[in-house]
Amino acid sequence: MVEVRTRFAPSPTGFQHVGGFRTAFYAWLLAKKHGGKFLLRIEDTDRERSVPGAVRFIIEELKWFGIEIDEGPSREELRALGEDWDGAPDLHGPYGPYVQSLRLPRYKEVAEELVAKGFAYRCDCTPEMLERERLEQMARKESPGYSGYCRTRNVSADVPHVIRFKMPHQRTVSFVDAIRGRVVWDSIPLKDTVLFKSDGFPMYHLAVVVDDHDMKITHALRGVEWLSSTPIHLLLYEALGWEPVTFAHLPVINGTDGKKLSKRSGAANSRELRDQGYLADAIMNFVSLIGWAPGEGSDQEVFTREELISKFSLEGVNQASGVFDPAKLLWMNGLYMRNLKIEDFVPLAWSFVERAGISIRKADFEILAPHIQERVKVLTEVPGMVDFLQDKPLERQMDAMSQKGMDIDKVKQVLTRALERLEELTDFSVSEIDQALRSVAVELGLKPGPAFVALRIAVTGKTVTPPLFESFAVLGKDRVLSRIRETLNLVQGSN
RNA sequence: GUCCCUAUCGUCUAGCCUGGCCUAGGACGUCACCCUUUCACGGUGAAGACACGGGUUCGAAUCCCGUUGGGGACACCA
Repeated sequence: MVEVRTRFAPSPTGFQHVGGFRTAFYAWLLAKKHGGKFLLRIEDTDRERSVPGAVRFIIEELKWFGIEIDEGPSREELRALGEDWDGAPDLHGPYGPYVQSLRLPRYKEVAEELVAKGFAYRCDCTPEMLERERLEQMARKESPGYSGYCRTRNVSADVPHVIRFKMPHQRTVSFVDAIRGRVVWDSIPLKDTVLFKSDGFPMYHLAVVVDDHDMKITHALRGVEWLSSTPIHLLLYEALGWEPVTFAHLPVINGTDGKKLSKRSGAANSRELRDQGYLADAIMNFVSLIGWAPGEGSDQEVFTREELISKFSLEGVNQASGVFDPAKLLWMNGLYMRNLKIEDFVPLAWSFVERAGISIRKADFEILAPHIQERVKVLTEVPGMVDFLQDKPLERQMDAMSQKGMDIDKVKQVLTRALERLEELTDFSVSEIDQALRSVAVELGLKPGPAFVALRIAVTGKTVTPPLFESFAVLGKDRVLSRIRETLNLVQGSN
């Protein structure tokens, strides 16, 4: 059995969105399932489009998702890229470098080999000539592409030139995609595409084939947008006499609008999701489900990491594109949030409280934490649940004070009676508060619900809060009483 | 223009390969009710889909052909 080796090979041209990371998840899942290796390779063959920080972003996000990279760029390679930071990993592997811009000689070597064997040729056509040719073809409604002008011109290696692949004019090419089955191109006219640029960098087509072969990749997972250029890769493998990898072309993930994922679609990238209070495991679980399902009649959709690894398969990957539905992610995040151990939830939630600039005592927060945990779906909702603990003047939702059969008089009665009862308490505990407040409702012939609304607003300012008695207990007798008095004055004044 | 991929509830999907168990199952969302100190959780229920047209067959969501819709590729981008 050959070891399964997969790779995530992003080009550092910007910040990956969750769709990009799904490709990484699947590749990682596949490798882990078979006890193989997952590698990270940086495809930076387009110098113009490389953006600083993109590599760091990718590595840090993979780490956040808990995806360990078995082979990848070393610290030194990262430094050569201008990507070095505290805590940068120092990855290694037997087939490095894992950064394409550091592998230039190898691509050159292969390109020259192709020329020597007659599979490729040098071309010194200028961009202007190419552009004119393309325009003419478009005008004649022909499919655009290089005519092959330099095929027989024996362009010298001394002048600036590119190296083009001499594609067969008529060929039937086919392969078996791990997700889509057999795909056939029947006698299509293929154009002589550039393999090696005049700036000394390879084109993607050359680089992937060479690297996947050199790094002994067994399965290449990539987006469907690559499906159309697979014949080029297949032909390259053939010319080089190499065994092609198994290709798996993944369906795309669209936004709710059906268009490509973007900031607008509410999906954005994992970093933003993290800032919005989403959990890595929830995102990973959710995103994995766009385009994959366990099949075999299984309804399961909440998976531990281990289950994901054992149940994942390329056969279970869908062929049709999917939509990223933020509403379902929100639900799933809430689920993961509630499943968190309280000791894991507290520090996470507390960091969001601090970030929101809410200054309260951590001990108070911890008391309420279990109640908060079960009612928030994202971490960003946490601050709003505890900000009433601050010693700041409350902005009360007075208009919501009297609802469901309550009127201003009832409100006053509730507040007055509650004040009396609460004052009597020597032990300001949850159970005591509970008793006291319930008796108030009973005495006034009110249902607890509407009656407590008034108290809730009086003391916390809002209609939605953690449970009342717990909140009161944490706040302490003094603050609760004074807030009720304050409200009473307000109500009195409005009369 | 040429080629390739694709098509089940609003969304993610099961079922399709190996036709009958499908009056098409689950989940999110929506709505209603229940639980309930608000909210959330939880529970119960409802509405909601095989793109269309032909064929093959006793029988098709499932197989075949076509149409339409959606996506992608055809660069010295990836």
